[in-house]
Amino acid sequence: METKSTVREQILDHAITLMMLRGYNGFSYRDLSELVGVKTSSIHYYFPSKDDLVLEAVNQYSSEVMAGLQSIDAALPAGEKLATYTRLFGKTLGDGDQICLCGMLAADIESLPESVREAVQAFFRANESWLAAVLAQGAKEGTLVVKGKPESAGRTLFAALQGSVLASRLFHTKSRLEDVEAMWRVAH
Amino acid sequence: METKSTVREQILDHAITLMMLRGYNGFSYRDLSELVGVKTSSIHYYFPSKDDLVLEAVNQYSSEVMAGLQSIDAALPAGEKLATYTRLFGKTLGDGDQICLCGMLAADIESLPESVREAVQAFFRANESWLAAVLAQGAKEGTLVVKGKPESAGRTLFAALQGSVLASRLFHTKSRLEDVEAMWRVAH
DNA sequence: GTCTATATGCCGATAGAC
DNA sequence: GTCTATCGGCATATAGAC
Repeated sequence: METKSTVREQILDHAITLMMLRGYNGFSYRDLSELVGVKTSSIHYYFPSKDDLVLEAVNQYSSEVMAGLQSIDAALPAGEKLATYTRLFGKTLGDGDQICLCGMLAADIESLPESVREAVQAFFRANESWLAAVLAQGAKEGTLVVKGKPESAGRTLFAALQGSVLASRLFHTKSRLEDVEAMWRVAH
Repeated sequence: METKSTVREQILDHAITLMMLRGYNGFSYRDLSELVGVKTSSIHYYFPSKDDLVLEAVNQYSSEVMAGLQSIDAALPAGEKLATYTRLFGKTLGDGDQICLCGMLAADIESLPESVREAVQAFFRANESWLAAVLAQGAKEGTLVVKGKPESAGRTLFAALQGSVLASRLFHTKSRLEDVEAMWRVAH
């Protein structure tokens, strides 16, 4: 029983990919039209305005990432959780030319409506607090370094990861994510 | 003796400000035209193509930042150097709606020519190695925390600062930069 | 140097046939 | 649902007068 994706799903998936590549102002309904194989007017049928499309893209992307986080075994040591998270984060790079959708939209935020800002903020908060919990666990285990409150540390770690994918793409390298992870690890 | 800026300088300054707000694909010659008070064709006289304009904008921005770095007294303790750097970085936020030009262009990099990528890379490298030197000094003094090589630590710190201005703007707050700085500081 | 005028093309969006 | 056709607007860029 093959489950082929609907036109609507294809539009959303390609919109996410294109925005991770070029950002909100760097893709068009025409781009999507050519990728999906329908006319631009058909895209307007599913997503009346570009803002509607972006908002749904963020929501789908967030759901996928949240599902990825929940799939990480809660019984794991903190160090392995962080390693898994870093690896997942590195996968957003794709062929090396993409960054996190919400990191990209944070850069484009001044061109976007308030509804999108709130959705992107929610994504940031969810990741930051997930990382804060992992850091708190690691501090208790003595495996991760946490200076100050775990909440501050979680925000800093997430920022470092966002900045690192940006730099990884800029320099066509992959190694910068691991540098970040190592920084929060207790020296052997 | 007042030194009024030339049209060319005004164009470049407004281009930098606009890009720090909305990015490469989010501003136009028309925007500049209205801000400076000349027609778009006059802007093309100074900067034949938009890519020319962006490249010169990056170069001017880099020069300004480099001058800011050189103005930091080399005799200062590492902790104070880092504090000054963080404060300078926070000033890029402007009225709270701007991010670092080169962080923004790193997000837009897949829409830009190779010449701009190289200029943005040079900016990243200069900042990363400046921070690496400060961290090395701080490690010697016992005032800053450095795990692993100073080069890796410098890259991670710079990434964290880039990610933090992004988040600061997203959440309309200013406090995230100091969280980052505190993370590299040796606990009292 | 700055202007008017224009070229050419893409943009998001809508109306209405099928 | 998908199409054709089209709208009004804005994009970068250029030609040529002054």
